[in-house]
Amino acid sequence: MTPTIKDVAAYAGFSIATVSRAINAPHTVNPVTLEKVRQAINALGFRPSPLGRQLRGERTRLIGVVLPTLANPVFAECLQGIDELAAAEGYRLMLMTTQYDADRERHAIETLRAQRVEGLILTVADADTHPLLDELDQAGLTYVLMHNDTVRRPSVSVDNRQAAYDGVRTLIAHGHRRILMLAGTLAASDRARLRYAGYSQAMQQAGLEPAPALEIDFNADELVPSVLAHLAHGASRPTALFCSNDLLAMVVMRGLRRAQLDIPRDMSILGFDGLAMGELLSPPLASVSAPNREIGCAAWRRLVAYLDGTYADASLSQTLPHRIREGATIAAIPDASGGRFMNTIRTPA
Amino acid sequence: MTPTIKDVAAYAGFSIATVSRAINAPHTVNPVTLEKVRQAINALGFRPSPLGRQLRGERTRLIGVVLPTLANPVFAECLQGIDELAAAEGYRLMLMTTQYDADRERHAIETLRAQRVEGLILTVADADTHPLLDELDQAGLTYVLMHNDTVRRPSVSVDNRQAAYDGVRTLIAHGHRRILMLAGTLAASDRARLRYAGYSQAMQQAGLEPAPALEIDFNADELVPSVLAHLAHGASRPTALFCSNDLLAMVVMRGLRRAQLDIPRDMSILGFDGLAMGELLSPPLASVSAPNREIGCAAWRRLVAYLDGTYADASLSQTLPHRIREGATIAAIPDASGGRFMNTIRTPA
DNA sequence: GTGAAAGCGCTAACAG
DNA sequence: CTGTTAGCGCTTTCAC
Repeated sequence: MTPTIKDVAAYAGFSIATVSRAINAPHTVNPVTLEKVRQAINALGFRPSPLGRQLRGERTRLIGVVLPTLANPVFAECLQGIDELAAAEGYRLMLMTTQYDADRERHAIETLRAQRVEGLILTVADADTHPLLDELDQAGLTYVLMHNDTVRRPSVSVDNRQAAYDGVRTLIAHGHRRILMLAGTLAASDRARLRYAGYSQAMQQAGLEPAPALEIDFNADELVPSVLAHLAHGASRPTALFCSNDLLAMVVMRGLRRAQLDIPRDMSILGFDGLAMGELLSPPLASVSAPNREIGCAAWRRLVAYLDGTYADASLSQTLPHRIREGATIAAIPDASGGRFMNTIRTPA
Repeated sequence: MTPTIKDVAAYAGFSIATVSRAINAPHTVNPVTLEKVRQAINALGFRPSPLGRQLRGERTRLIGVVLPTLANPVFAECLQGIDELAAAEGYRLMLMTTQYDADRERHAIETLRAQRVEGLILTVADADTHPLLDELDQAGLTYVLMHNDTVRRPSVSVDNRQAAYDGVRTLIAHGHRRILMLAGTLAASDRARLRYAGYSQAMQQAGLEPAPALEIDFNADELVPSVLAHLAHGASRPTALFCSNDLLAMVVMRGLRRAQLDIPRDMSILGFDGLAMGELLSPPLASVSAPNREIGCAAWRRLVAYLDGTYADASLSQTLPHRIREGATIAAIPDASGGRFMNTIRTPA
């Protein structure tokens, strides 16, 4: 069906070796022969099969990408960055998603290894305690983590703790005192835990009491009543919510609105991720912004550098700068001690 | 480095043929032998290389996916659906994006063919006039189009013309008369053209004058002043905008808001795609909703049915139901002829 | 129940 | 400059 090098050789009247050379080292073959071979290739629509090459121990130029989900644009943005560079450099990508499930992570990695990928770019639920990654280390398979924020393994991410700290400082600078952090499942994500640590640190440093993170099921269509009650009622209800990611922030915003709360008048919201989409909201979502696409690109560059043996830097974890994207979801709270707004605390650059 | 079947054979003390059988037809080998081979496999961490199998003419179980971009969640949602089924059925996915660029479409398809994918799922800019697809037909490579709405090739999509028609009818039913359609580049997308046709039809049928579609550069951060002027000023300014996709609708909403227009009071908005994200907006975006994830799933099922030869239905194009997702971005316009609202026109189910 | 050997598409010595 | 040949990892007759 698909023509092979043999077909081309027969058609052109040369040996398969000559055809191979015509493809891989054109200058070593007689121009006339070359031309005939080329015509044969065109006539038959021949494309050399990577399988043959790969089997010969050539490089597969195949990279595996393992992501939790594409439903969260964070990962779609990363993948976009990776794909762009991969295509330009002649690599192919094999994609698998895991839905944050450890079994599927294992399965994905095994499948990809079996396929003989040269390297792996992945985001796992929890990088530090992941036996699979140790296996990769042992097996000598090159990989780079994305978003997983760990110093123990090759990784590219923002400094989640510091970024969360900066974000919460911004809320405090706007006069907020009762700030609550919302998260998916803390236990399931190393990032969420670091973000909580940053939140706690910022609170304590301002002489405030960090509250336990409120865990939200964020696939649910509605905020559960108990959560809503927690957010909306009582004299000690929070004035600001720090959400561990933008998608969660959007769901929460909708829930609050359905409960007739105005954002930011009744509640300020700060997200995390910096999704482009957030800026299209009304009011535009304030967010601790990570350069998602760039994280994907950086992970790619590092992986390739590893593969080519040109990676100079010895440090495992690479931290990309975050920024605080201000947005109208944060209101300033009048200072209790006077009429002024508390804008005096400066946030770090 | 990676152990091969030879290593296993040597370790277990049998021939490679026996190892192969132990893996592929366990019942044909002596239980004791089987056990020894299994231990060898575990001890060495052996995973059979798909390359060897594939080279033998076995199936590659590789499917190529070609998408314009992942920046638009429409495609991320489709891919999510595909990936889910593919993983469950033991196929691997090779992903390439094209940014709606014909050269990149060509390159993607060639790369994937060279890799010996068994089939292709793709969304191209324009399905009817695409020479590459004819080549696929000729070459006998199985493929299914997603979102491309054509009767000439295997495809899964909504009925774009009808869906747009239904959407615009809804606007009309709310009393709108001056309705403008906004699109990216009409010339670049078969879908956009069909949606325009649906718009025109609905307008004409209501005795209204369809306006030429207004083409918007939707990567631009701002709406250009001339567009804004067109939308915002004059007695004959539109009261409603039908946007050819949700992302465009969101950008337009932001632009209008920056120009101090209120949605939906000053302008009603109807999108197309039914992105989940749109419901999180404020006001929630009304949209002609396509079952994106399901489109991906349906395309997958069809591709597999083709490959297995179990595809019964002779029809090429498969149409999935759309629905009109009502949302607060559409305001009712008082009927000019009286004080009542024009809600009497019923939209089809 | 097991092994030897051929061959899938290709590249890389090695001859001629 | 070109052809012959071996071998990459695997499955699959065909013998034993």
